[in-house]
Amino acid sequence: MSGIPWVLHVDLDQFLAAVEVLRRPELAGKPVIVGGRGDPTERAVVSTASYEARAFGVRSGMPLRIAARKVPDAVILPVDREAYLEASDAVMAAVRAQPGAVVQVLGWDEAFVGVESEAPEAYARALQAAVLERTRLHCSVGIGDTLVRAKVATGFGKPAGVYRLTAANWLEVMGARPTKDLWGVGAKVSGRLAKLGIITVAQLAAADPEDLVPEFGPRMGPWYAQLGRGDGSSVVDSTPWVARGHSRETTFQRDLTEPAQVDEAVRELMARVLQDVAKEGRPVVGLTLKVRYAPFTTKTHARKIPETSDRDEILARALELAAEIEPARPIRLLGLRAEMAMPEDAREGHTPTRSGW
DNA sequence: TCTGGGGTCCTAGGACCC
DNA sequence: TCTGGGGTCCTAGGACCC
Repeated sequence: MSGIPWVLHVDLDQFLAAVEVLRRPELAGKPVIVGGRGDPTERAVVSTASYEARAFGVRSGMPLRIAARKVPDAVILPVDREAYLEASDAVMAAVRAQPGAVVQVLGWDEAFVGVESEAPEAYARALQAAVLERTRLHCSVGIGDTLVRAKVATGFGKPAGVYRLTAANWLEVMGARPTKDLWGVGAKVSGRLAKLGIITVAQLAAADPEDLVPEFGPRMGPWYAQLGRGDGSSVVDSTPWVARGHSRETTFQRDLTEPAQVDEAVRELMARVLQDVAKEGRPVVGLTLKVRYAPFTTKTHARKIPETSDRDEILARALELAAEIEPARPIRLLGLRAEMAMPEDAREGHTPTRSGW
């Protein structure tokens, strides 16, 4: 392969809903919502809605109950992780099979692809065709000269399209848009930027990085300024991902009020977390217990622990944390996270998600 | 019957050490 | 009796992404 280095960002269209439609073709063209256990009377949220459902205002993260109210005749399906993982593996295999492709998987339904090409649009179209042929799934592709520009470009390509965003057209396309449209700027940060008089991407791009330090700190301040310009890394890293930790959490359909219920829930969560940890084969070095009290205040209890793989030892530490829970307050959610020791060769030189941007 | 579940990384502030 | 200044580690809390 020869040519100019490009970053492509591949993103499956309405992934979960599309996988469901594939195995139930009669759902094609209908408003399909995937979330929770598929029961809109339960506490759960929308994972993915088909375009037909989105037309009614349904969005990811919306309570399932609200979504069902917006689209009374929607088909609501439970999340089936195994099925999506299988589909994802097939998609990524098709992507990796593209000539000269360096692939960095970001999630079930998206990946960066580094490639040298004289004709990136043609390459992107060929990639889409290969994914479609192999999986019957449609994807959109963003083309960029940095990771950030490629990622943002994908949004303009949806559905099933290709879009290119480089230093040459970044400000023209993104300049007038609100900062929240950037990857990594959410409601909170865009609000804090607005307090500094920065509303648009163009204004953020023009900001002096040092001026953002007092508000956002020495790393994030300059980082946001760079984000506004679309600048940053263009290195796609195919190094296999090394998980920092594993966590499990559950939202209780009815709030817990008895200490014995909490104790039982912690044991159950810990068992599930330790299954994942055991697969990694690395010892645990820290624990975090997250407690959401009804209705919505969250408290976390974190503890560094002496490195160990002993299940009883880890469980005992988790129960110590659980003892810090305030009694007499109804509990809606419990989460347990185990942080694992990093393998020696991954401690340095590995590109983590954020600094890799 | 408003608010999932799995991740990552950053920052502030206190404790502690020299 | 008064109390610097730099550095590191740890905990708690936030923010964001898919």
